[in-house]
Amino acid sequence: MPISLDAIDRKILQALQDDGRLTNVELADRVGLSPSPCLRRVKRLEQEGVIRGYRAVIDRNAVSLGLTIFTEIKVDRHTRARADALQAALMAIPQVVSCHMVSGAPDFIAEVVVPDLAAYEALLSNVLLELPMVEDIRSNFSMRAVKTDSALPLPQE
Amino acid sequence: MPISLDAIDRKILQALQDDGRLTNVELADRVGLSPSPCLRRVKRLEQEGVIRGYRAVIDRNAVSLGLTIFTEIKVDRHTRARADALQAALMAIPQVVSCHMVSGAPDFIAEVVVPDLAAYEALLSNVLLELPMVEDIRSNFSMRAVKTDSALPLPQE
DNA sequence: TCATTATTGGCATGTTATGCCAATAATAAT
DNA sequence: ATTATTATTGGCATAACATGCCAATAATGA
Repeated sequence: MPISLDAIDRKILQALQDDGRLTNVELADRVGLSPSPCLRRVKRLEQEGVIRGYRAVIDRNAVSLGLTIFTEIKVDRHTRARADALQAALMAIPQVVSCHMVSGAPDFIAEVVVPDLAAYEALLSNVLLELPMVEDIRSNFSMRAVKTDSALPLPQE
Repeated sequence: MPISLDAIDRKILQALQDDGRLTNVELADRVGLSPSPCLRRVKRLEQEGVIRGYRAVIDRNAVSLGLTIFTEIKVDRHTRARADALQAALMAIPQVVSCHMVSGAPDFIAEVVVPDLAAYEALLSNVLLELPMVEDIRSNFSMRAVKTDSALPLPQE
């Protein structure tokens, strides 16, 4: 059953996407409620899992993680059925900050974050290419982050 | 000049990546400081741009954004030099939640979020394929989100 | 060793979160 | 339409928190 969200709920989500540390007083003001019902709605959204959590967004360059790679992984045809083990392996790699199983030419697309090329080479050789079901890996190096950590396009209806 | 971060700064970043709404008292406790210097450090990290902001992480399915596509865009060779206009155009599309210029076979990889296939078809036809410098577009549909919104692998040294 | 600078912890004050209750608004049944 | 029922709201009181200031401590360099 999809959770029903009214206009105020969507405003709350929008506001908290823009600034996850808004005080409840400020948030209430923005969405046109008094603090008390506003807080109840936020708690409900958290409870229901609509809000999965809160994150500080960190500048990658500032923490010496200047290299982002979109790594496309192709899986051996025979192991495609039991790709669960590969998923778990990918999920456990800290440098893989996001990963999707996709329907295109590659089977997985992973976003990998490392300090530099040497670190990526090490990860590729020692970790990614060691995964047994991997048939082929193609690396797309990010030369420029055009847009990152953007808010979701919440439907307004 | 790279901003120097000591062990406590890294602990702060780690903690705020895990929970961006930690109270300063709780954060101070976790990193082994009293609230006052802890708050000063957080403010400094915000000031210096190491912390770029705070975000609520929202469940895509809960807000009817169940379809994620990694759209690979290839640019006409002659327009590659002045790709700035394309970048700006991509950045302005709300459904594009992240986008990188890459060094591989495609020139851009965009992460697109829409409610369903019909919405993607509309975006593709009416927006993406209308961009004048685009030579080819390949769509990788996410069938399963293996890992999303993961924390950065902060170096511990 | 001493002087200088940066960083810390504690304290006081204003702000915020949070739980409770009565009042209001929305909904459903007759 | 009217009334009963339910859900949601706003206000209030209390406890926790943020924030700025100052003296004390720790780190740094001469």
